[in-house]
Amino acid sequence: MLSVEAAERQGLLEKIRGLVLGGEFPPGAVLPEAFLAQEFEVSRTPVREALKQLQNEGLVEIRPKVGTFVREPTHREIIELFQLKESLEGLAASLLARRGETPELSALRLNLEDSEAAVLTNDSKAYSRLVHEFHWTIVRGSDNLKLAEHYERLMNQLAYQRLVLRTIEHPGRIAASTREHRAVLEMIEHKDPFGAETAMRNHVHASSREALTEPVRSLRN
Amino acid sequence: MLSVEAAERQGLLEKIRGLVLGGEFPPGAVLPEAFLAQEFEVSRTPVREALKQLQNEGLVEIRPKVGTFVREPTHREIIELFQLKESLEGLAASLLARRGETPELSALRLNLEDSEAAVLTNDSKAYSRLVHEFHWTIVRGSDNLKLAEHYERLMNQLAYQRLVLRTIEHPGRIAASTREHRAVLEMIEHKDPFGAETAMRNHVHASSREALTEPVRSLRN
DNA sequence: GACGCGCTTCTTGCATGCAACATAAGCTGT
DNA sequence: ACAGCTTATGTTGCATGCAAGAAGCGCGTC
Repeated sequence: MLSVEAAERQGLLEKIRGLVLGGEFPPGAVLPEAFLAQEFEVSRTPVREALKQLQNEGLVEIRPKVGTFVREPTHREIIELFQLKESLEGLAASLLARRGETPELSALRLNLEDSEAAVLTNDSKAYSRLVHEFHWTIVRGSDNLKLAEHYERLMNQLAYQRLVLRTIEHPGRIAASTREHRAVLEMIEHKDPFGAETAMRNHVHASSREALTEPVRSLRN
Repeated sequence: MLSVEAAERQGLLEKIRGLVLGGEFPPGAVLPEAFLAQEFEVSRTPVREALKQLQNEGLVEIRPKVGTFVREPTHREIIELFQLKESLEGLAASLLARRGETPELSALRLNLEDSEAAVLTNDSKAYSRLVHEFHWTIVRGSDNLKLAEHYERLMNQLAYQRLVLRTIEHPGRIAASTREHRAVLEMIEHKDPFGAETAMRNHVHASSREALTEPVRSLRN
């Protein structure tokens, strides 16, 4: 086995996760080990290990002796995960507000300027990216690595990328969202942990409501 | 291979996790795959899968081509995890307060009575169990399975059982802790989500401070 | 005596083979 | 035609073999 492949194999879990989150396999579809092994030019063993991890993350379901299936979160699970998201991001905003001037703060200021520009030009593609960046900047700015880890896991479980696209389209939502972002940033700048947490939770709650207004595609789970 | 062993193998991950959390292997010690395989009468393959999961959970560290080591959370990580604990349990209390009369509520009332009895008789063994039960009852009572999952993962990362024993011994702490439990329960009974969340967070925060007053055993990480 | 180099040994990482099981198709008898 | 059973196939689950790398030990040299 060539060493270049060994380096690639390091990210096998991420690759397969990307396949699932990217929607390459529709929810409910099977993920045969043999196929993935051939696809990534490794044997079934490392593929199996990766799939077990994905099952642990809740992205796939392994039915013993039957096969591995892409799992879509149920409507209930989405609601539950949004509640968690609200809590974790609130904590992140609170922690960030307690810190002094950090690199993340200026990143947030820049982000808001770009976001408002994107609103004016109706560039929803850029806006989507900026929103994602805004939230992650706050999480990283909390300076709490374990929080970031749990947050990442949570977002993977939500298959968030599949969801946000819809909410962006809601008319008026992006303007409101930007206002909420500004409110959060102001509270952080004022070093008001409680205010920042509250503003963040309000924002996440509002955006969750938006994401949940349209029904989830398939609810067979 | 006998079928009875197949049934046992189902819980192989839990068994190995129990070994680590139970302190059978001191932090920093190696966990040779071959030994575990022989110990549980399986081959190295399923052991490897379990160890990878444990690494994902943060309980062990797999150094490639070297070995698997029991990982002890750093002091910083413990602080970070307690911040998360505070947030998640606050959310749980808030959600439980929003629900009506639930089986969990009466369980909590019973728990408090037993706890107060344990305080009077200085039965710290029983008290420790009751505290654990109190917190888990609230988390389960939140009726949010994803929250419970993340909470369990968090508690495993904290290796909580190793920690609590110390704080119990602090004079006066168990009385204060019981008072805080009562405050939380009252807020839940009054269906006051915000009050319940605040009371819970205060309680977790206080207990965290207690757990962190004594230095962590080995800080080699 | 101390330092550096090579080798031995122990560990993991992966590939592969085989067995077990679930599912579904086909077949037979009624 | 239909129900029940048998068989065929595809999948996973695990055991094992082999190779590659890392750490420690000993030996030789300075």
